[in-house]
Amino acid sequence: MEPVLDLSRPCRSCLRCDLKPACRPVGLDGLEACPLDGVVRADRLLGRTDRLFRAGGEMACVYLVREGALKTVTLAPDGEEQVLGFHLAGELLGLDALATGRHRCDAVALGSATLCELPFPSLLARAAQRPALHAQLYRAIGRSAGRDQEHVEMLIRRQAADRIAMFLHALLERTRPFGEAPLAPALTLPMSREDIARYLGLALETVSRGFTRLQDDGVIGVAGRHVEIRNADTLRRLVRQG
Amino acid sequence: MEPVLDLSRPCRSCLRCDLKPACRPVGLDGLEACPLDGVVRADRLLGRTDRLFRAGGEMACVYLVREGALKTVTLAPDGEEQVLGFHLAGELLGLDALATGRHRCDAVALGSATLCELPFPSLLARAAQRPALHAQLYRAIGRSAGRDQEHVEMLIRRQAADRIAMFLHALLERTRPFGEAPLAPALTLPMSREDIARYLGLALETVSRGFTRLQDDGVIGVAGRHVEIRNADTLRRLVRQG
DNA sequence: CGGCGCCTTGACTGGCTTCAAAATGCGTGG
DNA sequence: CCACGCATTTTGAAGCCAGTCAAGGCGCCG
Repeated sequence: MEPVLDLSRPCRSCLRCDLKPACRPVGLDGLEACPLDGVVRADRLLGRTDRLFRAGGEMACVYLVREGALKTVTLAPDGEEQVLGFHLAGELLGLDALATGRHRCDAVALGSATLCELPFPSLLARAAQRPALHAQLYRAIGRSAGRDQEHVEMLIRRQAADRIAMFLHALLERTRPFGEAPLAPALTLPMSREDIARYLGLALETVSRGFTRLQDDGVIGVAGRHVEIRNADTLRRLVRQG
Repeated sequence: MEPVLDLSRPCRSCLRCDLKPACRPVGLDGLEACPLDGVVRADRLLGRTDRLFRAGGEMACVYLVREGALKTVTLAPDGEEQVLGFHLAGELLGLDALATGRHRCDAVALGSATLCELPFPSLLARAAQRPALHAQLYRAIGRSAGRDQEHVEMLIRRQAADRIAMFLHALLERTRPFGEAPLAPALTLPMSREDIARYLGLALETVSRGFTRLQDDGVIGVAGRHVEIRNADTLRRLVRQG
């Protein structure tokens, strides 16, 4: 990771970025036409457990993950941490405050992470000049909501094994390099078993057992946080059949 | 319920409507200033089990519930219906298609229902002229996302009793008449036990038992779909303590 | 090399699902 | 208006899945 990021050039995650057509016109020669010039204010650098924003805090910016990953969490009334979502490279972050202007959850870096930072008022002002940007923004919000819906669909499934298979499948889809194979062959999980458990509404031991079970069945290979896909078809079938 | 709705006058649910400031300027003398004049196209009348839109269908409109209630559902791969959300009077509906332009779920009326229908292209065109409308729209989307987040928070709670208490509490908050008592004293559930179960990821028998238990503990009174709040403080405590 | 998270594995318990049947409510047609 | 039939809801009993408690292994960093 570079100590200082060069904002004048698109990075790898820009290829899949939620705001791609609105931001870096990848593939075009110049950057003069970038609708977000002057709006993407500065990069933000986070370390593991650093908080990007906190529940109750005023929403200043919308963020785009460039490198690394974050989780959004709420503190349940009983003190337990609930994981609402994971945010990977290219994904939007910070829209939870859209209704009230104040964040509903904390955003925590799962490791070193860099982000694009878009001051929301500037973004809206720019969108007022360029209607296409509004359309982009709505689409990005829609994708974010779609991920939330997938989360709900996992949680409603009553069998732990189903939830775990769906989680892995969704994560693999999201990390899949743009335009490549139907399913990434391997990935390194940015989050702990406990984070996964609190995301899926399970005990962390259950998640661990679920991974082991998938390995015993020859679907995946697990070594700590490194997961290798051994049988993508079976994984897909597990997700479909429930 | 009137056979034909008078769109020139605000109805009861307009008081809590997700788009209120943008639509009927309730309290003002005239309606000339309504930013949505000409956009709210016509009212839609639905009967029980009628579908407002279906998964895969092209998104034409955004809807606002005037009377009645709807549920949004997906068909799980195993054929089971999953309930993603309930939409009460004044709430927005149809934003699930924001990302792709195609709906991700079905919307089903839980009983007779009437809706305001806002063709999305017209809405965006009008918003381009009136920036404040965009702001309204973002807020409405944010509220919708906030309800989804509450849903996730219920589902992550592992005890069935917690989920049921939270569900009741949230529903009471949402049906509470504008500016009135902290919690509605009673309500008639628009959805069946099975719908609630598929919304909470539980078996319908578990939901029924949960209601009975709350009644035995003196928290609520249950008679079929009619629920009366006997001890609002206890209900709130259940929600907070988990 | 030692300590400390993190992950895995095992045994046991409890809560939820499942299966089953009875009761209640509701709309329809006689 | 009442009787019937169907859908919905309640209640009961039994079995299983997942949570809890506990211990051991692994890898990482100091």
